[in-house]
Amino acid sequence: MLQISILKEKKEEVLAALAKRNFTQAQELVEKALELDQKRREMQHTLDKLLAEANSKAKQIGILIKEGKYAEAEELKSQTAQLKQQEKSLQETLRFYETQQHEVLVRIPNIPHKSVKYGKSAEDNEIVYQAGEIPQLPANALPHWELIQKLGIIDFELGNKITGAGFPVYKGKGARLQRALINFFLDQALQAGYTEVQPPYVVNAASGFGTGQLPDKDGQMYFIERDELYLIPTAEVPVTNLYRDVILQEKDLPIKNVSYTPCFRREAGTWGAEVRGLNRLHQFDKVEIVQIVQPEKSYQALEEMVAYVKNLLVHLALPFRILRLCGGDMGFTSALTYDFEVYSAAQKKWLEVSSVSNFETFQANRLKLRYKDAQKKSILLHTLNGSALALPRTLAALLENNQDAEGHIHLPQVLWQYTGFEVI
RNA sequence: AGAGGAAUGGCAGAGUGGUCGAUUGCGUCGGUCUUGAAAACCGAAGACUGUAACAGGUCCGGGGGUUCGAAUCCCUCUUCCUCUACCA
Repeated sequence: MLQISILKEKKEEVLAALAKRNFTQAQELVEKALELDQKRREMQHTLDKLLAEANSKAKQIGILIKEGKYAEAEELKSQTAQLKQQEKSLQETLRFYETQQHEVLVRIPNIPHKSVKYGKSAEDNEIVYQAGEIPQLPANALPHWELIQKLGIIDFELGNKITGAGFPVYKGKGARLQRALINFFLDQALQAGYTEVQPPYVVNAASGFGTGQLPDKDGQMYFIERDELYLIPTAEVPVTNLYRDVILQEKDLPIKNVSYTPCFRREAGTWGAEVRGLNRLHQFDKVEIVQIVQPEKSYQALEEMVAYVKNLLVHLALPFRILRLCGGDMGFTSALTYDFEVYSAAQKKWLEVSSVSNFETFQANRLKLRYKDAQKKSILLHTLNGSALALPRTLAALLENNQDAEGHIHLPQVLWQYTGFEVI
């Protein structure tokens, strides 16, 4: 959620930046928010004056009673009746404007960073980096969904039976490989100065709102009606919300957390023929890094996170590229996002395995996440996060790219100490 | 799940209807003293909102109510503690 003060101070700049998102309602919503803010403030002012009067009258009555001047006290009391009436109706009107304004504000997406280009869809994203060799596969190479079946390491049929589509079962070396990757990712993050966190896998609505999944992406999360809880779509939600309603000290910063969690996504409407095997699942594992930093340091932190993810992929010897998302493809809450894609050589496709974003104050404003600066002023912090990495697609690329003519998988050396085996 | 108790500023802990946004202690910050530190002494300091700056307004777990006036009384929800039951 944007701060109303930014809209007031830099309306034209905000509108120009929002245009890069191809967000057509920007003008209308911003105008509406400002108009409602004006009304809200007027109402607040009137109400405050009224309350001030009522407060001082009540105080006087107290004094009069103490002095034994009951008649005068009664006289004053009778005057307060209509004040109360007015207070009630002003209170209601004020609340009305507040909710209206809030409803408008939450519909305005974050302001794209200056480096973000205008674009309508994923096709307009810019490739800013590419590395790694695209492997020459044997002539009889198979896509991962056939490999896993042959090797018996991931079972979609079983998952189908016990749960449903998009919930595979990892077995034997498949399960061990996945666990090895998770441990590898966590160890790398620890070395890079991140603190590990194990959060709950279900969150309340306030948390969903704090990071921006609600109200925007309500239908994308699994919801447990009975307890009014949401299954997390990413560790970003519980981990960032650890710092909701928190005022940090400068010495606590930067916060660097890493968290491994399963992620649950309904993926309503995105299922199609294109999506096979591990490419898109309802439940998948992910290691996520989260940083909370001072505003002036957030883009430096973003670069650091990008460099960190890059390094993971280099270690895994996977060919990858980095995209800077265009305005139209960027998430609602993000100011700048880099996507990492690995090349999955048998299906000849680039698969997104990481998305690293700076949200600036967009989440912090909702979260009321601040720190005290040297002057003891409360300043909204910047939040960032990135996948490091999402497991299934990394797995898909590892399997496809490292297969030999006999259908065996030769794992990169960096994983051997974690898997306990080199070949599947 | 049942019975009882509790929720106050960074922490501890007073306050049971009227100048209480809140006594006090610890902790924190600044000063005096000291070569420096500790101790002692003096002083400062909640959050949000608002104003050009004052002023003003809101906040004692959340929400609602009684009253001219609520941290204090009533209702309700949540959380925590103790005992009982259950359980990994």
